[in-house]
This record gives sequence, C-alpha cells and structure tokens, in this order.
Amino acid sequence: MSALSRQAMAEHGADRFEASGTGGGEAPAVDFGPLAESLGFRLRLAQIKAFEDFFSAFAEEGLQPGSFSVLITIGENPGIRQGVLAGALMIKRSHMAKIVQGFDEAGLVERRVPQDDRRAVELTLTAAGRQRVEAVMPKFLAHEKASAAALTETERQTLLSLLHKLGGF
Amino acid sequence: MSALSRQAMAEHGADRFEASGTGGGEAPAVDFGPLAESLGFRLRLAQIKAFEDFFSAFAEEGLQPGSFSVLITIGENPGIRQGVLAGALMIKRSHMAKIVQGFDEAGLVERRVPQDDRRAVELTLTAAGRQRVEAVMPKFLAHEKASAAALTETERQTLLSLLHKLGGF
DNA sequence: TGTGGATTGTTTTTGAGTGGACAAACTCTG
DNA sequence: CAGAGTTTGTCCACTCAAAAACAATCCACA
Repeated sequence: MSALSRQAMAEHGADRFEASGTGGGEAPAVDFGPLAESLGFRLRLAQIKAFEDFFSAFAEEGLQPGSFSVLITIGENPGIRQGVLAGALMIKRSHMAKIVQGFDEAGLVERRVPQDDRRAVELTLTAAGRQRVEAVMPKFLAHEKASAAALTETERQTLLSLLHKLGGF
Repeated sequence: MSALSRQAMAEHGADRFEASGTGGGEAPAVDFGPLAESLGFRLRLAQIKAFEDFFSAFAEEGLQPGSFSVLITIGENPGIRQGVLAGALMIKRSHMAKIVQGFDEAGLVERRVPQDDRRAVELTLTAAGRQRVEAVMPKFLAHEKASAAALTETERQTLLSLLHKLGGF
C-alpha cells in the first residue's frame, strides 16, 4: 500500500498505522491507535529521527541542530536582536542567552548594545563565524538532500508547504 | 501567495520563506536563508508549536505529550514489552524505565514479568489507567481537531502520509 | 519630572531526556 | 554442561531546555 493511497481509506476511519521495526527483522508491530492519526505524534516521531540523523552526521563537528540554526540565522540577518532571533527560532530567551554566550566566548558572534536601547543586544557574525558557517554549509546541504531521499522533490516541497501552513506563519 | 503555489518558484531557488510574528503586530521579518528549505528545521518548528499547544491545553491535567503517548500505546497493546514500546515511540530505554516507574507508582500501569523470559517486563493498563485514558481522550481528540484547523482534511491526510513516508516506517 | 508598568536579556532552579556502566537472564556453540 | 556473547531493564551522572525570579532599561502618562 502506498503512503498516499491511504487517504481514501482513512475517510472511513478503519485503518491503523503500525510501527514495524526499521531494519532488523522480527520487530513486533505496535498499534498506535488514535495516535496514528495525530499530527503532533507523527511530528514528534519524524523530528526525533531527523535529529538523530543530524547528530550522527555532525557529531564530529560538535554541532547541534539548534545552535547551528542560530548561527545561520544571525548570518542571514546581521544585527538581529537577540529576542527577535529567539522568537523566530522558537527558542526561549533564557536558552538563547546561553547559546549566544557560548558563541561569543568561541569568538563566532559579536554582541553589540545599540545606543537607542541599552537593554537590547544586536548580533553579528565575526569573520570566524562566517568562516565556520561557510565551512559546514556544503555538508549541511548534502545532509539535507540525503535525509529527504525517501521523498520525491515534489513530495518534499509539498511537505515543506504543509508544515509551513500548519505553523500558521 | 498560497503555500502550495510556492512549489514552482522554489525550483528556481529564488524564494525565501520568512518568519513574521504570529499575532502581535510589528514583529520584524527574519530571513531563514537555506534553513527555510530544510525539512529538519521546519519539522522542529512545527513540533515545538504543536507541543506548546498541547501543553496549554493539557496543563491542568498534568499531562505531557510523551507520557500520554506511552499510556495510550500500552492501552492499545496490552502486554507489550517495555523495550518494544520504547522502540516504537522512539524513547530511550533508560527514559522509558523512569516513565513506567512513575505510572506504576501512580497505579496506572501494571508490570508483569513473564515466565518464559524473566528479564522482560510486560505492561498493561490497570483499571485506573484505562479510566484515565478514557477520561482524557475526548479532550485529546478535540485538541487534535483544533490543532489541524489550518489545514483541510485532505491536506492533513497528505501531511500524515508524507511524515510517515519520511520516517521510513 | 517621576512613577508604575512593560520590555529585554541574564541568572537560577527544576525537570526532561541521554549515555554509559551494570546485573540478571537468555542463547548459541563447542 | 560451560563459557562467551547478547538482550533486557535499571541506575547514576550528565546535558539540554524551560520556568521563574531578577536587574536594567525604556515608555506612557499624569
């Protein structure tokens, strides 16, 4: 049964997705019941898997998905406020403070307090920071491509669009 | 521009998704750069949002998405092995031990050691556990429906199928 | 002017989740 | 049967991330 053909069946509320083991042979099937139809549940499973893949690919670089996205986004938005960055990436401000502190100490990010609002912090990549991003980017793009290998390009774009729409932003 | 119409544009690599603030008015737009096209990144965003929604809906019940899914899955698969459960829900065995311990102490789950393999633990809901699940289920289903309100039913099913396919199980 | 409230980032504390070492039980092979 | 290797769950130490309390600054309005 193809994944997309399930659509018609589901209208009758009669199907149940199951978890069969990934590779190893005789993993018992698990019935997810109503969870199988839950977007939140499926999102969680997909995201955990995506994170694991990212980790195993970038472990040696000492990179984590979260902080890597911070670095890239600062590069794309020089002078961005720390709170705005946190909001966009859905990272709590308290956590963002830690992350930025780490990057600052590592010399990858510069924090600048603007004169018109001395509470705020504006973030920019240092030369080392830009260099770091450029160094890792090719591997990142390759990883992206590989992680979407199970989908056609059209499916991938559809998935992106639907996630985008679901988030409402 | 509709979310789905972006598909054609993206082929030319010229578009950039942006993060506009959800509600409050003048939130500055943030350029995600290559991240906007990243499945892992979009998954993370969508999942964080889904979790937050779940939390704000179920805070008073003292329920968390992860442990709730454990409870439901035990209910759907009486006698399931603890390790099998952990594998299906992508929860590490060490963590599952903690979760199950909590449910056991709360009297919601019964742990039984089968005779044919005295290392293993088989899990079943107690009467109180079943009652708990039944009590929360209507609210959960309503929450699911509300959280998918931004999508049509067809889009929702497509999204489920694509997530399913992406995970490869 | 100056005072109360809101915003911005930091610090502290708490909990979720992981990794690794471990003990007990099982299996396979000689 | 005996031993090595594997599987299953548990415990402990640790990291990641969130919640809450906090300090500094800004803003609105009398």
